[in-house]
Amino acid sequence: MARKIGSSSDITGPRIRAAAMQLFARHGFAAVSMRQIAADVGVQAGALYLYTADKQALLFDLMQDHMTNLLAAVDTLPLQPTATAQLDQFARFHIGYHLDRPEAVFIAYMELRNLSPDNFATIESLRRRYEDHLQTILTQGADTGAFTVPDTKMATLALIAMLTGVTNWYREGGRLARADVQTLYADMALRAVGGRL
Amino acid sequence: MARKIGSSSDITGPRIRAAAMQLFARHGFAAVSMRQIAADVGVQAGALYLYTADKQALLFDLMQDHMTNLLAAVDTLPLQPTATAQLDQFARFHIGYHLDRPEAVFIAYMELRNLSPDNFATIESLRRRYEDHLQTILTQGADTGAFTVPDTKMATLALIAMLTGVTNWYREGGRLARADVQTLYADMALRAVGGRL
DNA sequence: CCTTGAACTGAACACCTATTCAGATAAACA
DNA sequence: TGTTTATCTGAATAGGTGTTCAGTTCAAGG
Repeated sequence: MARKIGSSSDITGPRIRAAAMQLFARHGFAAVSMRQIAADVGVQAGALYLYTADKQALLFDLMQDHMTNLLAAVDTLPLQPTATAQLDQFARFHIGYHLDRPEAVFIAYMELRNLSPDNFATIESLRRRYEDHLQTILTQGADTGAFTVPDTKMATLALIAMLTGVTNWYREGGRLARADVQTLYADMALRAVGGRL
Repeated sequence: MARKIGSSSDITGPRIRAAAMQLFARHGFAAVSMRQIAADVGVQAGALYLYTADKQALLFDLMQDHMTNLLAAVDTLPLQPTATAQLDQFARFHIGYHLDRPEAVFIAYMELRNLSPDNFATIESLRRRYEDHLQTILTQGADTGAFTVPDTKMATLALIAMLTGVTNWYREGGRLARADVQTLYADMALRAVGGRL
């Protein structure tokens, strides 16, 4: 046997990435073998190497895609008139975006240590660029007196940790609706930096 | 060769746990082999099985020890007169305790998925018991009107995520002193739940 | 001093790992 | 239809995995 009927790189490529994402998120990068990914796609392990240089590149591509998509999405947010409105928008966006992609988020936060040093540096710089969005909002709010933030960098990291934490417990169809969670977290974030509702 | 000179289970046992903790924290449970741990201790892989039933038990023991120590420590905190003072104390305690044990914390939060179902359930229940400490504080604060918390369970998880996030960026000897970080985070936590400084 | 048992080795077991590649097959194009 | 080329297999390479255990050596107690 060799080439499968109906085979095409347009289909197999995305299927490999999807399988890798699911398996990496569920079991962790190190615990997943290329053979498992291949089996999930319905292909032999060797075929994966037509689509990725190695296992490391597979992880890196998933993380880089996630980060660039996240940055592209946050860039489309409309400018709000006040820092308060901007923070509210950012908090709701962050939660919504992350709840829509639990697997990509999980990988992006858990598998950083499995990246090669070069790949790690690339992902880290993308992450810093995302954090800068929030930090800019906090700085503006502090300048206009809307917020009370003794250290904007620290407040940025604190808020992002809080907001990202939603993905650890939120389940669709649970006790709280997504919009409620977004509202409650946005309010907490705003108050945490001394803003008024 | 067989028994090493100066060998004793009082020494080798702790050394194995220490090596496992360090390696698991640095590279992840799945990425670390029993032979690596043994090499770190200066022993052959087979010797590890005099101290642990298997690799899974090694991970579980580390996590269980961490959680029970954490619970024991939080139980020694003195009772404070107000919910505000209690939250302040809890926030400072949580940050201080976690910054003192970065490796144990890292493992406890990252390796949950590598626990067997039974072990996972055990660790999860310990974690819930810890969260209950904070939730009790928030409930009391809400009852006395000191806090404004629409959903105490959610606020609990949000605050813990925020506070634990410190371990991701704080480095001893960095820009900010530990006490400053504790103060700033405690203030943010208090304000996040509508408390007044 | 000698025996007992704790502590450890080194080899083995059965299996899994990432990665490569010659060869085979089906799709795409002429 | 025939030829080219993209796609995939199956086997191989060179190593690593957790775990077990007979045999060996040292430390401790009588």
